Amino acid sequence: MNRMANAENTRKRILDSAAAILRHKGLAGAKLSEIAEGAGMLAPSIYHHFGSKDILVEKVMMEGIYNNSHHIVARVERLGPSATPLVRLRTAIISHIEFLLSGDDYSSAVARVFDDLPEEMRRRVLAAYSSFDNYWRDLIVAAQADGSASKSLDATVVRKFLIAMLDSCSSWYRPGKLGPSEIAEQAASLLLDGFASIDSEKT
Amino acid sequence: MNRMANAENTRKRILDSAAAILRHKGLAGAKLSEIAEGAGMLAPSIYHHFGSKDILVEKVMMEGIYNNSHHIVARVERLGPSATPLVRLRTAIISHIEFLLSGDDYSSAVARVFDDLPEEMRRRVLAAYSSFDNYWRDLIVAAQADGSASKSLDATVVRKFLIAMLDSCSSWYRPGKLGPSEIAEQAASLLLDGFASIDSEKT
DNA sequence: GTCTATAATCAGATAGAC
DNA sequence: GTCTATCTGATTATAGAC
Repeated sequence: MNRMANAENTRKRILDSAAAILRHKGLAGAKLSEIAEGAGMLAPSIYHHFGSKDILVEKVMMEGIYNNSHHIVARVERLGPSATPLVRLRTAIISHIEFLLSGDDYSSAVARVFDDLPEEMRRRVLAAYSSFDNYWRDLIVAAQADGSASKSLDATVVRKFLIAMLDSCSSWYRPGKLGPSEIAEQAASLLLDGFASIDSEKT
Repeated sequence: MNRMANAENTRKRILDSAAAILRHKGLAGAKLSEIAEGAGMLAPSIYHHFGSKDILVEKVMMEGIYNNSHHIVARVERLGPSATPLVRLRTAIISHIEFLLSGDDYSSAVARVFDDLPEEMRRRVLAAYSSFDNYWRDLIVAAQADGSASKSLDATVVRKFLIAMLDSCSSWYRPGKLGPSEIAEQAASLLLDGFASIDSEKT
């Protein structure tokens, strides 16, 4: 069991390193040698743990999707059955951004390199993503059915725009005056209430 | 002048081919040999017109930014001085999407490969983009100052989210039930009015 | 201006010692 | 399980004929 634990540890170090480098440098920019360096070894040693760079990258993608979707679904479902569709959607938006900005390299790596994946891998990753995608779609459709969201907007278009917007923040966010929670709140407010909504009166 | 016109024509063919391939395959996926093929020649011939792949890519980026920004600024300024800040912002949103979905390979290429550009080139491209970025910022700030948009949203955050959302559509849009104009309208409605806005009554 | 070599480089992958 | 050494293949880029 000690041996197995160590083997798993090494695999994890390689995956972590790959996720971090994929996130920051993209697919072509992520050299095996650099991934290995981040894991404290040399490039050929990676092949003892993963059959190829593609296999390693695909594992990172799958973990990123799994972690992200489970985090969000758990947060939304914890609201319980009394939560309105709009509250559920708002919670999902906020969770998604907070998760991305919490520094999870895996989900940021997905957002960064997905478009560059080789055709076949992209299909598989997309398939793994689809249940998560459906979850978003259900949140959106439920809010429309409920009467709390605009039915004149196409649910698919809303989902595409919404996810693109949320995913983008890992590429431009830098810690500063606004923290992850504030960004998340602003995203929810922008998407749900719109930029043209007038603030409630002050003074 | 005939010679010059032909030389310019060839340059243009190479640039067009590069833009189309960069858009669809990303930076690493855009092989010089394929770009050349699209321009009706072989790879080494490109070097008669451009010093390197990087120089060619940078030209595509610069043209993409130039075309896109001039198109949008022209459409907005054509509204005249009587247009409210909110109308100007809405017009910019709609123009941006319509321009992207009109099939302009250059601006789509920018959205696709910007993050993967080598450090120095990205700085230069970003600098060229900055005046356009400022234009968006001004539109956003003007709507807030005018009282027609929420002051509780951070102008920078709104700009980042807004541009990410708009740029995304060239990667997922496929001609179908909804055309470019409808997508553009939905984007403007989603960003300005929000998803949670209730439709005006019908029946 | 475009071509046919071909060089130069670099990254992913393999072989085999330890 | 990790290393050194090496192979392979792909791609940018150059040299020089036409």
